[in-house]
Amino acid sequence: MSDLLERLRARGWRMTSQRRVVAEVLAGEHVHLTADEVHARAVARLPEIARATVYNTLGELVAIGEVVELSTDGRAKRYDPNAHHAHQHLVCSNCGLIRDVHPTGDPLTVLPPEERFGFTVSKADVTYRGLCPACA
Amino acid sequence: MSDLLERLRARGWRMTSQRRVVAEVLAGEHVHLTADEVHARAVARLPEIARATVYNTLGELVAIGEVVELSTDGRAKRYDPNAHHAHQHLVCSNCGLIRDVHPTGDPLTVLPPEERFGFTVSKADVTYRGLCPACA
DNA sequence: TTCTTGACTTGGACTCTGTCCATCGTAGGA
DNA sequence: TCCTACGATGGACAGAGTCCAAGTCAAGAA
Repeated sequence: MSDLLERLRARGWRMTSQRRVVAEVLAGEHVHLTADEVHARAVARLPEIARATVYNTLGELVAIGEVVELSTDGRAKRYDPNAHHAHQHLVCSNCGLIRDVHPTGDPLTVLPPEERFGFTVSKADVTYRGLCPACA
Repeated sequence: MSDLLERLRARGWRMTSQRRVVAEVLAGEHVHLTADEVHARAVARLPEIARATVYNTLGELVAIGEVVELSTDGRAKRYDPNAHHAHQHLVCSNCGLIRDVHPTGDPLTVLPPEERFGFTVSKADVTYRGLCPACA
């Protein structure tokens, strides 16, 4: 976690208390929080932090590749701090629980050239869906 | 397209002019429209149709499996009438263009049992991302 | 054909998520 | 310590979608 703070400092980020708190919230637990959840946890540590600041910081973290943005349900985007290990997501269709998973092989290889329609394909996001043990 | 209307009638749907128009808009072109785009096209045929009715009808079509809902960008959901042939989506990261694609093999098989965490996994949604020929 | 009724539609208010912007505050270099 | 440009603030705004009370009408019954 201070890892992340180090990397941000190395990138020339001005280290404000707000940015520190957002980075700490994300680094603290490997779950997939919405922006509002990040804000709620941040407020617990720094009551005056504004919603817009959380959105700005999350957007910047995504832009530099420290955090991955995912929208598994078309509602609020979620932020995944586990950006340095390629993985996909397994989502419970009932309760929304999300787990990081690691399929075998590279999902890009199964898309043959004639199915790429001239696109330069750079990545594949896979969302596995089903029921978690508690909902099944 | 009258195919779809037949199937809806067979399911006991009350065939109102609104539902007919929404079904026709979707069946008419194999693109991926947002709810608002469906509404705009529906209004062209039936000026009084309400936005809520379009949302209701789309939701019902999704629920019975006649239409697939996709959210490729975390913004408006899109509706894909091509629900009877399994496929995935290829999205341009720049302009948002979406194409239906058919990868080889079944994406579910690459998720080993020990990576399923007790979930009953029923499907995999794959979004390939890259640049389309026009944006590359 | 007309009647009846409950399913469907309407439209406006509301919620949720996210963005914008003018103003204020402060981190960090000189 | 002082400066100043970068970042934070908070309130207004926008886009997407949901909700609900009241009105309408498709389709079966008579």
